Amino acid sequence: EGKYFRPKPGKKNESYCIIMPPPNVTGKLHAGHALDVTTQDALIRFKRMKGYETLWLPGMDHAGIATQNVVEKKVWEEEKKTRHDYDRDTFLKKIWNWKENFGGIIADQQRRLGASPDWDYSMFTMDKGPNEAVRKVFTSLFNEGLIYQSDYIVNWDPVLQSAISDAEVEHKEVSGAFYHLHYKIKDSNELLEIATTRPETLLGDTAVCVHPEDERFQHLIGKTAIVPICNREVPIIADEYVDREKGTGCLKVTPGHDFNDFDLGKKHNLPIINLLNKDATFNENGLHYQGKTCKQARKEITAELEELGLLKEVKDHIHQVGHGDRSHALIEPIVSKQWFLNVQDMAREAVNAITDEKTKFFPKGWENTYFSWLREPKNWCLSRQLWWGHRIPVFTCQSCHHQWADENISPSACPKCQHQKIEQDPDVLDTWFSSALWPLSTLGWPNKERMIEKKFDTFFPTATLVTGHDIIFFWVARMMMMSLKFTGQVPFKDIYIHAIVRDKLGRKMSKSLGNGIDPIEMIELYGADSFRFTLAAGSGYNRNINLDPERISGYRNFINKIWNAFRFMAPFLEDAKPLSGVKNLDSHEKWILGELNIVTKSMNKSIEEYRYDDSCSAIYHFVYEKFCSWFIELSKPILHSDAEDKKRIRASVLKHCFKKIVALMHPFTPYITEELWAHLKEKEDDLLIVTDYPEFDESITFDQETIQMNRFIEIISSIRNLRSSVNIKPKDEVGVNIFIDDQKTIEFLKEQVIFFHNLAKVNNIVFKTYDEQRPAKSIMNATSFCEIFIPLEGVIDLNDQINRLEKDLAKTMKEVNKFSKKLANEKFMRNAPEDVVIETRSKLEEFTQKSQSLKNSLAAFKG
RNA sequence: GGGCGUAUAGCUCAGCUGGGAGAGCGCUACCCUUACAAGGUAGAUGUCGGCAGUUCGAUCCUGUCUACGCCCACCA
Repeated sequence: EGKYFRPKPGKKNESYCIIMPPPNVTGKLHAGHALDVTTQDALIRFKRMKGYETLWLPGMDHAGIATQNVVEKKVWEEEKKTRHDYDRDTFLKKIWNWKENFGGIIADQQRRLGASPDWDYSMFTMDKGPNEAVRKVFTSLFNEGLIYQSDYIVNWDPVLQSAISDAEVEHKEVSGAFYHLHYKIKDSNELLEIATTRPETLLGDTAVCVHPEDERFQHLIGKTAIVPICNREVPIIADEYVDREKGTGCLKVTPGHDFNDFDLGKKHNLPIINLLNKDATFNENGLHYQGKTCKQARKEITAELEELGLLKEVKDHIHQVGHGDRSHALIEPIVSKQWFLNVQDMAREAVNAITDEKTKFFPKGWENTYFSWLREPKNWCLSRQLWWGHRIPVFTCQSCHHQWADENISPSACPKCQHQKIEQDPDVLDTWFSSALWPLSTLGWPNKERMIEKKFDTFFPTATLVTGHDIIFFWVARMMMMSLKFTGQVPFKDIYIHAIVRDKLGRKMSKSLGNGIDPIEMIELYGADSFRFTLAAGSGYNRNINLDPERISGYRNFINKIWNAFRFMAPFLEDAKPLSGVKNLDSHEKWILGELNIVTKSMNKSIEEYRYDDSCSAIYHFVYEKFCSWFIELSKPILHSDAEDKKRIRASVLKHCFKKIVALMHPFTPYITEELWAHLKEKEDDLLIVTDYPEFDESITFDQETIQMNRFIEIISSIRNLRSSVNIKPKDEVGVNIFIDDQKTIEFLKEQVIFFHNLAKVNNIVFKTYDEQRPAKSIMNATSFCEIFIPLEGVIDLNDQINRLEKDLAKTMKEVNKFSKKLANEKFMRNAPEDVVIETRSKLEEFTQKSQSLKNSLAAFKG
C-alpha cells in the first residue's frame, strides 16, 4: 500500500535492477521458484536498504506450448472439441480468456513468500510492448539476411505437431534392437549386410554408404543397391563419416529421417523422401504401410523382410532416443520448411562479453556451460506450428509472391506491387524469442516514450540476473546475444546461477516420484521467513540444495528464538537511548558491539558475493551464541538490579544491537523483522524495508575486551563442565579457586563475581597464583592461562576424575608433540613464513602450560 | 563417445590464496533455572573415497584409480 517496492533514488545515487525470470503463466509455485524469489528478494532488499534506486521487475511468460496444451486439454474435457474445430482467432480468444481467469496464480504465491518487486511494472510476454520489440527485432534480423527459411531436418513432435528446438529434446535410454538386413546388389549375387535400428525407414533410403578405405566394400562403391520392399535402386557411395567398427560398417542413408543422413544427403546431393505425416503415421511414400504408425510399420516391415529372406538377424540394443520435453512424445526427425536465425556472429559476441568480463558468472564455473553452447552454435529454429505466441511477422503477396517482414501488425498492401491480398505466415515464434528480448522490452525498448516512462537509461544494463543453470543456453545466452546485437551493451553485469532444489535424498523433485515440496504448504507449516531462511542458508556456490523439511523446522526455531529474545527485552526498552549519546560502556557492552561489528562486516561481504550460506550462518551464530547465550544472560543481573544508570545503558545497548540484528536479517526474513521493527523504531523512523543497512565501522576496536571476555567464557564453560562431571545439581552453589598469574585477567575476572554466580552458581571465588598450594579434595580443569579448582566436601570418585584429566592430557600432549616436532624441524624453521613460526611457538607454550597443570594435578590426585 | 562436477561426523553440507578438521540437524546425560522445552547446560562422533607425487608441511596443488551426479552429442 505504501508503494515501498517502487524504485526511489537513494543515498547511493546508483541504480540496482533485477529482471525477474518470468514464470510460466500456467505455473504454480514450486520449490525452485521459492529459491528464485528468496535469492532475488534478498538482493533487492539489501540493495534497497543500502540506498540504491532499486527495481525488481516482475513478469509472466506466455509459455507457448504449455499454455496452449492446458487450454486444449480443458476444451477437450469440457466440449470434446479440438482447436481445429475452431478458427484461429476464436481459439486464441479462449486462451486469453483462460489467462485472465486462471493464469498467474504464481504471482500471488510470490507475494506470500514476501517478494518485493514493483508490481506496477508487471509485464506479460505477449503484452503490446514485448510484441512490438519482437516485431522490430525480427524484421531487422530478417532484413539483414540473418533470418531465413529453409528445408531442414527438424525435431518433429507428433503430439504437438510442431517442430521443436534441439534444446527441447530429451534423450532417454530405451531398449531397442539392431536389425541386420540384406540389400541386393544390382547385377550381382552379392548381398550387402546393413545394420539399422529403424528398418521401417528403409522406404526412404536414397543411398547406401561405406567407408572409402574399407577393403570389404571397395569393389561395390559406385554400384547400385536395391532397397527391399520398394525395390528402389540407390547408389552405393563412400564417405569417411562411416564408422567401420559400428554395425556392419555399411550404412543405409535416409536423408528424410535422420540428422546425420540429412547432412550426408546434402553433401552427396541425394534426394530426400519424406515418409511421414504430421502425426508420424506413414504417408503415401510408405506404400502399403500408409496410415500405419512407425511402431506398427517397424513390426510389419520386419515380418515382410523375413518372408523375403532379407532379415539376417535381430540383436538387442540399448540406445538413446529423443523425446519431447513437454509432450514426452517420441521425436521424429522430419524435413520441413522452417524459419531459422543465423546466430554465428551473435554467438561470438556473446562469448566475448564473458571473456572480456563485461558480464561475470557467479560461480565462475558456469561460464563453461555457456561457452560450450556458444562456441559451436547451431542456427536457431525459430518457427513453431502453434497458435499461442508471437506470430511470425512475415507476409507474402498473393499477387507477386513478394515475401517480406513487417514491423506493423497488419500491413495493408504489398510494398512491391501494392496488391492488397497478402497473407501472414501461420506459425508463431519459439517462446524463447520473446524471452531473449525480455530485459529490453520490459524497460520499454524500442519505444522511445515507454523507455523514458520505464527509466530505461537508469536501469539498463541491469545489475544481476538470477536463474538456474538449466536455462543458461535457453535464456541467458540468448538474452546476451540479442542485447549485444541491438544495444551494443550486455543486459546484466552479474549472472548468479543458483542451485537446483532437490529432495532430501538429492533426487529431482518430480510429479512421478511425488517428492515435490510445496512452498505454500511449508509457509503454512513453518512460516515464510523460516522457509526463506532455510533456502538462503542452503545457497551459495553449490549446484544442489537438498531440501529437508526438518531443516525448515530447525530454522523456524531460530526465528522463534529471536521473537522470544524480544519478549525478554521488551519491558526494559522504554529507558533505552540512542547509542550515540551513551557513554561509559562496560566491558560486556564493548564486547558485544565489537562482535556486532564483525558480523555486520561479514553479512555485507557475503551478500555482495552471493554467499547467502555464509550470511545466514554468520547471523545465526551471532544471535544464538553471542547475543542470546551470553549478552542477554549477562544482562539479567543488571536489568533486575536497581542501578538505574547501568540499567539504562544496558537497555540502550540491547536495543541498539537488536535493531541492528533485525536490520541485518531483513533481506532474508522480511516479515518478523518488519514486525519487530515496528516495536523498536523511533517515531521518526520509517519502515525497516527502507532503513539503512548496517555498515562495518573500522573505528570500533575492542580487542582487550574480546580477549578477556573469551577467557571469562572459557572459565564459565569449564566450571559448568566440572559441575556436570560430578553431577552437581544445577541449583546447588559451589566455591571456586582459580590459579592464575595474569594481572589484567585477574582484575577483569574480579569484576565478574556476580556473573559467576548467575551463570555457574558460584558463590565464592578465590584467586591464587600458580605457586600456591592446590586444594586437596577437589576437581579441576586446566586452560592455557589458569587452573580451575572446585573444592568438594563429599565423596569424589577419584578414578573418574583421573580418567577425565588423563584423557584431556593425552589430547593436549598430542598437540604439544606436534608443535615441538615442527619447531625442531630445521627445514620448517628455514622455509615456513615467520608469522607461522611465531604462531606455532605460542601454541606450543599454551599447550605446554596446560599440560603441566594437568600433570601436576594428576600427580596430586594419584598421590 | 565428449564435457562439467562431486566424494569431509549417522544425515545435509561449509572449509575463501596449502600451516592446529567445522556448522546445522540428529544422538547421549542432566535440567519445566524468573525470554524461549520450538528451550538450557554439558558431551560423544571423522584413516577429509583409494593410491602415488610436489612440499618443511596436503582436506586444499598434480597425476592416477574407484564410485556417484549432471549436461551435450548420438535411433547405423
